[in-house]
Amino acid sequence: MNLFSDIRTLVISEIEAMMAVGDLPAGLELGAVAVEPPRDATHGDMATNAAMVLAKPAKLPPRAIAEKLAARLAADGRIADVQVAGPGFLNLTLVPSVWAGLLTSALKSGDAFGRAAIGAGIKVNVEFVSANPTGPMHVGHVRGAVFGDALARLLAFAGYDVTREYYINDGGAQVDVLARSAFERYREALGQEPEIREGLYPGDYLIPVGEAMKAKWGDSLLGQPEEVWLQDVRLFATEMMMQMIRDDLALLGVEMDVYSSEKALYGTGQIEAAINTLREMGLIYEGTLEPPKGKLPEDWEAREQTLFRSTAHGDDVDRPVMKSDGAWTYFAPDIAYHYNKVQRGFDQLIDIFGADHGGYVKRMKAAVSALSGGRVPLDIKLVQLVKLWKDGEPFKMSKRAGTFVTLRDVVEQVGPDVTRFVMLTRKNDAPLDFDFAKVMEQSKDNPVFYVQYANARINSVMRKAQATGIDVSDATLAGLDLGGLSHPAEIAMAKKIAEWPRLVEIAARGNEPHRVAFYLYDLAADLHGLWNRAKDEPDLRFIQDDPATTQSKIALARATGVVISAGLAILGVTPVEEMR
RNA sequence: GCACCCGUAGCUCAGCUGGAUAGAGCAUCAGACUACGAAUCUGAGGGUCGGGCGUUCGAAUCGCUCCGGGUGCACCA
Repeated sequence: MNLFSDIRTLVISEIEAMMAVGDLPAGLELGAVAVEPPRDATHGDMATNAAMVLAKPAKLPPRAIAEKLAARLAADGRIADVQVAGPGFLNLTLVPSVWAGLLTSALKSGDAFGRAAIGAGIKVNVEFVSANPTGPMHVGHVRGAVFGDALARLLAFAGYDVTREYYINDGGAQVDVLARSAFERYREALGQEPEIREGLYPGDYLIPVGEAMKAKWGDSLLGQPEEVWLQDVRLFATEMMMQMIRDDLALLGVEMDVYSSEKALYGTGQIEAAINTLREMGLIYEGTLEPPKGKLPEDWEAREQTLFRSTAHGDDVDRPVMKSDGAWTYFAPDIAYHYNKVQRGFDQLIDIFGADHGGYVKRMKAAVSALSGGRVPLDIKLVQLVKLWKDGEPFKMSKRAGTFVTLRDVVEQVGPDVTRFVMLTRKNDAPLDFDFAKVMEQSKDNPVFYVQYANARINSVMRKAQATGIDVSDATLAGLDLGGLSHPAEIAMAKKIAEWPRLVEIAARGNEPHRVAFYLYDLAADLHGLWNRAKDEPDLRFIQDDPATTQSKIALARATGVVISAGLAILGVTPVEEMR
């Protein structure tokens, strides 16, 4: 139940009626008509800009439209008052029973309250994390993982058919490096001195890989040339790394639906097919790129390459898909992979990249635009860096100094719930400070705690009521007449709850899960405010002498709790019933 | 040099397909516990929304331009 869209439907139908009787010219475009919460509560419960956006196309003064529309709207049973204000706003005040009905609806729906249909079953693929399978996930990956997972949950809640996908970069030179590094650990496991040369991965996490290789191959690979073992070891080590990454993701509560392999694209003709498709469109040619203007790389030399005409789809320069030695560039399998996603029938693609990959956005969009004939939109969300802090000091990470903070370090120290919530307290494209001390703090400075505390208070008061024999089950609360909740502070709480379904739609439309976190903070603030206000105004206390009154007050609290649970579920955070 | 992201209160940040007098937390100051959980709440002060021009009924939001910060820029992923 989305009150705002309900009222918008009413506004639209009245406008259509006005068109039918000639008060407005027929055929007006109504897409821009909005029904929103007013910034200032004294303006009423909802406002619509209908008269203003229609004034120009209708060639009528906005106030004239507003007056006629107001009279029609006022006839609706849900609307108590309509005022024409400012340049032509219509301020609507709803009858109190609307709020009571909204709370009942929330209680009946439970965790499904706010579930939206805007997704309409659209198949959307969310690709995220996609860390190279060469080591454990570090803190830099955490934000992308949390963001992607929360976005996937949000879209599912909004009615999309969501697939979470991880693209394994197991086709490039970095997995050869991994294999060579693992081989040194294998030699180490067999009692030899490992040679971790410059350019190899020195991390301890490869020691178990070496042990496992020993268990699998004994000493049969020892002393053999690389050509003999490289392929097998690469596969073996990559699989162990992916298992480690899956375990890390599981720690965070992230589960992928599909793992796609870059390597699997090679040798199957998929890359060739994708490039040929582009070639048939006239988008592949042999050519020489201009050197970048300004700074000229020292080893620059003009060379002819196979290029993708990405400029035909909005990129700034064309991009090479084949190196001068005839091998594919990294971009070619990426094109094939995205083509694969298009062919699997997704209606929308979303990629989540680290901010340092911002340079690939245009070419990737160009490729998808070309290969889908413009049918499949690709939205790429860039996730900014996380700055670590400890004791008020920037926490510098260095692989060499061994102060390399892994995902596991973070999650084991602060827990998955806190990690996830904190990672979503910023827009994806804003840098984030992550202070180990602060995120553990139990105070209002810490939004995780603040929201959880509100939920704990709700549970506390429900336990208390229950202990005195009052039935506060959802079924009972949902069957009550909540008309008695008439105090302005209670109505205000209900209004905040009424915004939830609308917020879900806005957040889903923009692929912006952080909005959920901010909303929950505001919702918790209203609950805390109501709670403390009850100290001065005992009528506002949730537990009253009269059991029936208590029940309706508890219904308000429970409805708030329902939204907190639903919101936290989108963030992937477990609500707590008690603080300790 | 070019592209992308960012610039909002002293600090950290929200701000809805363009809406009315731009919000929150921290910090500062003044208040609220014989109390459903004070780990909380109420109030006050604090703003050229980086600058300028434009689009229009209306701009923090859209366009252009400049300033400042970050990231990336053939043959690596």
